[in-house]
Amino acid sequence: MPTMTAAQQREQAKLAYDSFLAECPSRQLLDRLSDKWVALVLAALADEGTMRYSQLARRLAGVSQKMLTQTLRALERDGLVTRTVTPTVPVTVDYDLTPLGASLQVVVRQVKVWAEAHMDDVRSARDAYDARGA
Amino acid sequence: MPTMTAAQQREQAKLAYDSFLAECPSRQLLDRLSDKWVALVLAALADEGTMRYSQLARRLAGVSQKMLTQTLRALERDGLVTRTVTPTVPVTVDYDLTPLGASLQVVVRQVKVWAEAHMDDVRSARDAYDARGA
DNA sequence: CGGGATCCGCACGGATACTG
DNA sequence: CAGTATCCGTGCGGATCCCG
Repeated sequence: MPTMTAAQQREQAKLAYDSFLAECPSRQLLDRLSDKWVALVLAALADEGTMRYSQLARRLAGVSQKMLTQTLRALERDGLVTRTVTPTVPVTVDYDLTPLGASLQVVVRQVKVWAEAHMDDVRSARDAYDARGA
Repeated sequence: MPTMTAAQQREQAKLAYDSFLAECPSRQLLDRLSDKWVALVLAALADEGTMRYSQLARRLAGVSQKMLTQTLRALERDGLVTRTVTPTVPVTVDYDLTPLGASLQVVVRQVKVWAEAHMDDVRSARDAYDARGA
């Protein structure tokens, strides 16, 4: 199976020079937060509480169902959200933050707070930089 | 310069369907932090203080010079780091955190702290999830 | 309604070569 | 030493179709 072989080779190569990076647990968490939608899902659930799949899709307008599902699966796997299936006539699925997810959301929210507080500074720095470059 | 045109086109396109998202300043900041290397550069500069290009390249071992340069340019543009060129025999370039960059780093570090504190929980949740799936 | 499976474009990022 | 320019593979993410 050449497909697996190629994938395995990549992982092997990664492990070779990433050994010291892999040791750091924060690295994996940062990668997880890099998933663009993770922070938004966390924020949405923190604001609204329990939400259904379609509610999340609407709240994060712009996300594809593939990405939303993928994000929710990852969060569920990491124990940050719960997924509750209720076998009603059309299936109902509720998502909610776990205590662990809630605690992470508090930290992530601090980043949001920083952004809202300093975005003007960043914006003016950006303008100044662009002015010099032109 | 077609390079700039391409970049501008992307921003234009984004603004078209992201209008309501673009309103939120935290969105742009989150995207910036998604750049995988941003947090690492911030952390490195916070730990070591002033660093030269080659020092950063070694500290973040695994990053390509393309990504490192790109990341540093973005951080400089946003006023988070300073770039100082000293015209010695071989050119010397020093990078350092601005007060703004330092304040952001404090927040980002909290995420790192959370990760180190809860990574065990995440890991066990992950194992449990995988065990169910198998 | 809440997804899984599949196809596919293209932009993201690595490798290489060259410059001041 | 500290980049810039170029080429190129691939994996991320959107679109579409289908299922329970």
